[in-house]
Amino acid sequence: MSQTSAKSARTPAPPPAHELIYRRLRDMVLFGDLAPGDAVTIQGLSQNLDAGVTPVREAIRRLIAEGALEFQGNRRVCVPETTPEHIDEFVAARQWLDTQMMRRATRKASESDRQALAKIDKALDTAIQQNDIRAYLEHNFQFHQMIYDLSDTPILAGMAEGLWLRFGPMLRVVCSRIGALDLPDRHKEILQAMDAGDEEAAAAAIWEDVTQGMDQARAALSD
Amino acid sequence: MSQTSAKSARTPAPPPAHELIYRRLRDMVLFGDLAPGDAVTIQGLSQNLDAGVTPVREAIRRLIAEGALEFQGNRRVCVPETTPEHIDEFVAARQWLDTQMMRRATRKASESDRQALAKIDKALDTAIQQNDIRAYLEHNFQFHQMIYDLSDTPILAGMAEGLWLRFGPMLRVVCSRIGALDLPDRHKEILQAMDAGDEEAAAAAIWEDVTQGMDQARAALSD
DNA sequence: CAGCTGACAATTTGATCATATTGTTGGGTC
DNA sequence: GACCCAACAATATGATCAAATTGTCAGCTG
Repeated sequence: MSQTSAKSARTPAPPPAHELIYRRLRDMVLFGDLAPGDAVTIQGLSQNLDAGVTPVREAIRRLIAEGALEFQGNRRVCVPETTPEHIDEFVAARQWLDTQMMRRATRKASESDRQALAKIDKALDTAIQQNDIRAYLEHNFQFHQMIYDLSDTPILAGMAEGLWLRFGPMLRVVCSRIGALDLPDRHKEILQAMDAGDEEAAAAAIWEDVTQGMDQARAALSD
Repeated sequence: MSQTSAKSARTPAPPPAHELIYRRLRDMVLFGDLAPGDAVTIQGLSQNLDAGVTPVREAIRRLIAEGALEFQGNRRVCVPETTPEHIDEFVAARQWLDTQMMRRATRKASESDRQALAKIDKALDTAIQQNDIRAYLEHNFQFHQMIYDLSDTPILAGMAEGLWLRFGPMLRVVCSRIGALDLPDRHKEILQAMDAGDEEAAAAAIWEDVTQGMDQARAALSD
């Protein structure tokens, strides 16, 4: 009764519009709805997403700051193209970041954490069986992101997520062109190592996972 | 004569206002004009910097995205406080990033590159002698940033610069409270190793430099 | 037929304004 | 004297608009 606004009684924090737009655009980049080289305009997206110009502008700015989009000098914004040199940097950075966080996650994960992770992996397998690339990419990202969260190292996690944002479009290209979904599943090894509390085995497994994925990207890039 | 605009004949790319504001705010964060915990408001900065509201808003958004500022839930934005756990992440990340890039920079630097680097280091020494903290911080940043540039790994460089942005305010606190400027100068070792083309020596030197600086921060943090 | 020039269209940019939400302060009551 | 409530002030948000800039295309000239 003391609630002043009659709109909705319990809305603790209505997410701002620019935040929502940002997340939608972010997902579009992450899961390959936007291909490398695609041009994006504020007005175009504004109409396409049925949103105001202001939130779209801010979301684009933020994505540019994070490297998910590229400011093409003259006033053109597009999804960046990935070069082989970039891939080398991705590989090196993710090999380090992911193994680092994997060790900590193995140390810190509780029983229910591991179950939740296994559940994501299950959904991932389902997506593979159904050949649903979009779902595969989403669950794969969730899997790794959960490891980042479990490691409880927000700064490293932020760096890693920035990397995902940068090679998201590339991943879609990889998956579209190659079958790429029928490889030895490192995720199972990761789960086993975590259950056993074996940090080094988990780190080795995720190292393989990262390297494997990146090799695919490299192969797809060189046609 | 064919120039349509009479304003200025040869302005290839007039930098947008939000870019300028961003850089000013960035420097303020990077060089300690804003202390950890300081609150920032759009209107306040708008008046303080004598700029429109729109560019300031976008610049703040960008800095939040990069982790240089923090969105405090209720609509308050402030300079993030650094915790000991954060420092641990900084140390680990920079030890890896800086050594990685240092090796490549050593391999790629030309004679004139090394001279330019030495020149920055000279200016840094001057700042130390004059006890000019601001100049010290600026030149120190320039020194490391040039190494990043020389390494020609833009993605890793971006990650490292993001880290600098996050612990910039902390650095100022460190320098203010401790003398901190009279330590064995690793920069000289770095320059020597680069001249000798010794990647590993350069990497070891910068590892020490990073570790040393971070130890200072840790010490300052625990009072 | 090719190259250049001029005008038009599309887009970004930055300011201004209406609105909503939140923190705060002053007054009243128990 | 302490606590609660209401009004106010400050701030962020998002839409709208004017201005400037740039890419593009048609038409003209050599």
